[in-house]
Amino acid sequence: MAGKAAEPGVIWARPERTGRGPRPAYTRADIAAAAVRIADAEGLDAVSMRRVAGELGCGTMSLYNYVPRKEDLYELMVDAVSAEHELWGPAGDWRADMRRVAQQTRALMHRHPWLTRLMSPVYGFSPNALRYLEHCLTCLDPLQAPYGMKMQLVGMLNGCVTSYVATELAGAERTRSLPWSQEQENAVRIAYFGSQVATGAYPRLAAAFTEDPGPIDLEGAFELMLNRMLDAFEPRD
Amino acid sequence: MAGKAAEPGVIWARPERTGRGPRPAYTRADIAAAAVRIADAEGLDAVSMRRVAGELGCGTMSLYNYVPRKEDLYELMVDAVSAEHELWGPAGDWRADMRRVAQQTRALMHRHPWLTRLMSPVYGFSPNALRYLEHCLTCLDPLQAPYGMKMQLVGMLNGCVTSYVATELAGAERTRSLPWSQEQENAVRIAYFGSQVATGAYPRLAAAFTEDPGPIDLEGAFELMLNRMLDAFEPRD
DNA sequence: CCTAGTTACGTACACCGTACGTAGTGCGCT
DNA sequence: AGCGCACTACGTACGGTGTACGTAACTAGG
Repeated sequence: MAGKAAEPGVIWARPERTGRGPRPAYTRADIAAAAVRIADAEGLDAVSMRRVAGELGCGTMSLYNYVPRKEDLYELMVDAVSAEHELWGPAGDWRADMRRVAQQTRALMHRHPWLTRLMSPVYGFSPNALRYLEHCLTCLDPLQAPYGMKMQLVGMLNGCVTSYVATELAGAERTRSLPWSQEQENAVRIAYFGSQVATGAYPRLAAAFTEDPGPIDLEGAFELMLNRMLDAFEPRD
Repeated sequence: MAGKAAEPGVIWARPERTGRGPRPAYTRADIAAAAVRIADAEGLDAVSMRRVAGELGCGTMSLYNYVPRKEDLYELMVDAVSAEHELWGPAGDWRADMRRVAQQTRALMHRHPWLTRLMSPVYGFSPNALRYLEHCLTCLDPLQAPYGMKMQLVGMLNGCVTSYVATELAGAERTRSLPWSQEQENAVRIAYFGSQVATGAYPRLAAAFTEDPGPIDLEGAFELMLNRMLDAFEPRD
């Protein structure tokens, strides 16, 4: 008799170890690390229960003792990499601090390209997510504003960074499971785009396409977007 | 002999009908509509090749004559609902026009809650996406700025709207495939959140949680965020 | 007319998440 | 001390997925 009926529950609310029974062979950290290792090396789609169990060296179904649903495995992964966030003692310049936070988030997502796909608002309650949130609010202490607005700032910042990095990575993570290269895919897409623009139906798009882009500077563009966004929260008189 | 080797290709670049052979029984629009119908009614996870084929009334593998990979089916779906974007003749107030664009995007995503999950930068080249982009650029004609910046504005706007709506919908789409209700799930998560905050480790989070939120006005909050964002692109002197 | 390229679709394969049953293990309670 | 229960471990099995491939019917171009 084992069949525990499926029930709603956050994985963080279950204790990792209860008194009874043999001691678990793996910790949650072990499992998360294994899953992250696979996702980093072979892409998110390579992360399956069987694969993770294999990486750990245990039977597939044993994993379910630790992780009730695959969804929870994802949650573990997001929390695990969230621990990479550096939490410093803010110096008093909230704009500079938030810029640094955003830069780190971006770097994190570059290190773990699958993160943008898993970034869901529902995962916002994991231990490391809470720590991260508290840190952001600490950075925002000098900003004279209600917490509601600060939360909005953090949410908007995260949203924008996520979507920005998702655009940056675009096919990179996507084409990992495909049999052809990202360059090939891009070439085909751009060719189609060019053919459409050439019809003359999209004059402004055409102009945008042929406009001299100036020196391409991804870092600079990101910094610029950040500044714009933070400007929006500067208290007005 | 049928096995066409997998090759990179945008679905929009393939002609819908070539001269030879029997005339196809369905149009791309038919297929997209069927998939959208299923996703709207039963959630994105219910959209499988078999299910769509069933909805159309044809064999599963026949679908692959129209749609080389499932990924392309997704692309069809996004393009199909993108057609719902109303494209009006801009009156000359770019801020007002962009606000309207954003409002419509939000409404669209509420009508099709699966959209936030499929919103990928790679789908930005579909016919209706191009039309939409051109429309945005037209709205931005009065804004004195290089196209590069305008593209950035549109991208940032879309990113923010997407992440905002994703937060709004949070569990709604997610819990469709789960055996318990969203309320149950939320209750459990909030309970855990409360227990963590009660430890005292997150003083600012605690304060934010207990702060009087004032009258809750989702529409207003969205409008506010929009204005903040547009402010950021107002030309400075 | 012929034939090459297309549509249609059944079968089959590898893989997925996971329900369930069974066996072994060690803590907590009586 | 020892019973019993909660836990770990894991094999098997089921219903689902995307899709490769083979075959038969069909139709427009040469």
